[in-house]
Amino acid sequence: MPELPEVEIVRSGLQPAVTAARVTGVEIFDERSLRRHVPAAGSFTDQLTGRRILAAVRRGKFLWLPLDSGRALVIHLGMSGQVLLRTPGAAPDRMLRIRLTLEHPTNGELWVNFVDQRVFGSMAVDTMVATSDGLPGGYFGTGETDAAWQYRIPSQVAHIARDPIDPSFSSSAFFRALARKNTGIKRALLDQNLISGIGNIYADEALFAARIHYEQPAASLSRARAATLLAAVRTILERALAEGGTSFDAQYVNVNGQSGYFAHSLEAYGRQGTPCSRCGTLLVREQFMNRGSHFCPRCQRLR
DNA sequence: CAGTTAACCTGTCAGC
DNA sequence: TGCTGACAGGTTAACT
Repeated sequence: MPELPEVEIVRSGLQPAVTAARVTGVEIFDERSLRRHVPAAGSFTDQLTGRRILAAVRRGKFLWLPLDSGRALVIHLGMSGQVLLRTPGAAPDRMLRIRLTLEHPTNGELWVNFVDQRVFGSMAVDTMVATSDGLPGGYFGTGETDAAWQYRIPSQVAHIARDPIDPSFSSSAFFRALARKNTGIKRALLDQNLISGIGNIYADEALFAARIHYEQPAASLSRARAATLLAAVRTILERALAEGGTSFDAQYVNVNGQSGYFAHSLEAYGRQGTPCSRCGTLLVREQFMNRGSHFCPRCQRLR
């Protein structure tokens, strides 16, 4: 469930279930799902077993669970990852790659199933480093203490930019970065080092809402047009979040296996051949960066 | 150095 | 009913 709204749905579902729980078991069914684990400091199983989980944090599409060891369990869903909470003894999920058994002080035992069809996602235990700006590393919901983990970030996530719904996101820094980019605006929106959390669906939706062609040079956008685009990005991400994310099929679900409803609200993505909701022109799909770009050839002109 | 492409994977679906 | 090819929501290493 890969873009920001879908990952946040997973984070918010995980938070009450895993916070304060202890890891009592680790089962690895497919080693490829540990691709991002850094084995130098110990095996994945050894790093997790017996550790207590302190919170559930997210930046962009990256999720991590800070541990009482000072490290964190980093989760990335890739293109097809799911995190499903199950009652111990439940029938195994299809394409189950990793299972954690947790013991929660009040809720008892729980299975956390990491399911991933394409195996582009991963789980990893990583060291934490201080955030470069001294601000919180990511979004962790309510229940703020002033714990050390808040101001730290897994080392493999440190290069990821803040996302546009992070209160510490700097709009002016983003506009300045765009002005320096010698590439098309969609490529820039998808660059997680510039702004994080946006993927192919929400990039197309935001560009449609802001009436900008995906190949418009990033540096050519006026400050006003860039501000319009950023506002569109935020509006769309927040609406998608409120509707439980985008699901076309059972692939993209929350921790309880339920789908979101935002697919009904998509104006551009996957709508090639259907009329633009503003002008009636038929929407177009073009190949770009090995994926589809969906847009209105009339509303979104290159200029 | 920055920008762009190829590779990593499995499953589903349309067309023959 | 198979078989084949296109396609799928991401990231990063290795190109140019």
